[in-house]
Amino acid sequence: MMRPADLPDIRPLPLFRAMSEPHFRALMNHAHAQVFPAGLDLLQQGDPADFLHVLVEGRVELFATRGGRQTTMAIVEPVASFIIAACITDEPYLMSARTVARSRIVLVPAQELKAVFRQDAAFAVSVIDELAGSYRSMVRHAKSLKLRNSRERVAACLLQLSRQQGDRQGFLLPLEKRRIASWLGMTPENLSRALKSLEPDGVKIDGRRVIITDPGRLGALVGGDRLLDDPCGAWSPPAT
Amino acid sequence: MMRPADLPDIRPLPLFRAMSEPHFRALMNHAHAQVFPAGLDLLQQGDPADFLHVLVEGRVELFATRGGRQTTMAIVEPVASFIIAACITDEPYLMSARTVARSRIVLVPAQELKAVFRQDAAFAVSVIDELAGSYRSMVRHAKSLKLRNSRERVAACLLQLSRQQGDRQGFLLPLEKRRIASWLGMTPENLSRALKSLEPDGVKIDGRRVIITDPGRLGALVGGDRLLDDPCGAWSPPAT
DNA sequence: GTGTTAGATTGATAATTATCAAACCGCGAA
DNA sequence: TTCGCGGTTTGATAATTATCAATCTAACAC
Repeated sequence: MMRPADLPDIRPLPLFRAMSEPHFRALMNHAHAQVFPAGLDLLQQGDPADFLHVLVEGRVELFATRGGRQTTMAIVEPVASFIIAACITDEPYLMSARTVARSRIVLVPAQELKAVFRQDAAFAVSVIDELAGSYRSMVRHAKSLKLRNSRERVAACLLQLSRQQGDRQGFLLPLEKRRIASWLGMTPENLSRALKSLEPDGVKIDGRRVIITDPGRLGALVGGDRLLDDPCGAWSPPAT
Repeated sequence: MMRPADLPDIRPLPLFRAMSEPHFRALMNHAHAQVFPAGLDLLQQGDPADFLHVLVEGRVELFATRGGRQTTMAIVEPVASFIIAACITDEPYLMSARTVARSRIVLVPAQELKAVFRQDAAFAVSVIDELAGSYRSMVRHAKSLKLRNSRERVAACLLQLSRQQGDRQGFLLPLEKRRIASWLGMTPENLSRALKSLEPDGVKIDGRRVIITDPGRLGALVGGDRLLDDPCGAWSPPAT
């Protein structure tokens, strides 16, 4: 079920690298990898949490819905696990997931996961670290939503994408704007206008291409610090 | 430093009850309890995370600030721990904390905490459960902010407070309205108007007293499910 | 009792954000 | 190449939410 070729991709993950080899093998014995095309629904909020998902290749969007509305809660990039919190609490997923690009995903049965971290102390510590990091990401997301207006959120997002790509001044948006808008908690129209309104503050937009013309000025506007913006990534990480 | 009388209050906490007695003792050896008056700042976002806090008595508000603005991120009620995620990641607190009422708090050094869960597997599992629950609470909070308007958030909050007190139709708001407003991500003025606008939908407000006159109608408005509203409490739990 | 004060409410207004409809653009399929 | 289509942009407008200032109220000290 599980291609041995996938193992080397997964092993170095922070979540798995500290655990013992036998335990890793035991866990992966019950896992299976699968390739999904872009745009496929992987799981739905409310479903029982049966599998920890590990994204090896591709890109996945976690989103939440209510009534007709929908909002993206996180973008998962390889290699990372997602949906771990639901597996642990044995409660239904709080978010849905779909592929944004063709993706290879390893599915680890939640029961095995729980059994193994009870036996392997190093793995338990890794799970703790993973969850603590995820929690803090979600706190940052909520803080940003509550303390910044949409224009500031957009500016912060651009700055972070730039940093993520090694402080390059010019880069391509890695996602459709409508998804970025949803992640930032605004409509596409609002994002579009916000982007234009930021031009005097040091950004140049041309389709998907972004050029930060004045990082200092943009940074001042954002008033960002590491208590609001994750130094490691623009979109909140993994977990539930 | 630590009053022995406090131990029985803390021991039954989900976080501590599974750990071995010797480990519990070891942990508490390094802990100390303290009583703080209402309105006192306990810690500030950005501070190094030195202590896990356990609220034994009283009430604590976790909040975040940026520039001049400020928003309530969680209300902690006894007996519960808070600020655990920051202790684990060894990074600065993302939130500040202050007492809302006179509070007795046990401070557990982060270093001891980390040392002990590396040794005590049962404790590690408890920490995992705590973090997973906290993460999910924050996801719910963010979902509510992004998928509901302020009126719906208010309605959901009232319904949840009612449920929390055993589905009593009448109850007292356990907090000042301005704090509830901040938790819900709106201004006090907005909350005030939202509360009045909900009267036709089955709520009666008189100062701090709330009477849910038509739970069915209010519930329909909220469109709440357990994927949005925590069955266990109105305000997101603990952690960071 | 009176005065004081912090919080709550109300009204008027402004700022922000969403909605709706139309036009536009880039890109792959035919 | 042209067509079709999803995504984006733009404009007009509406809804939501914030801000500011002025009461109002309840709690409490004196």
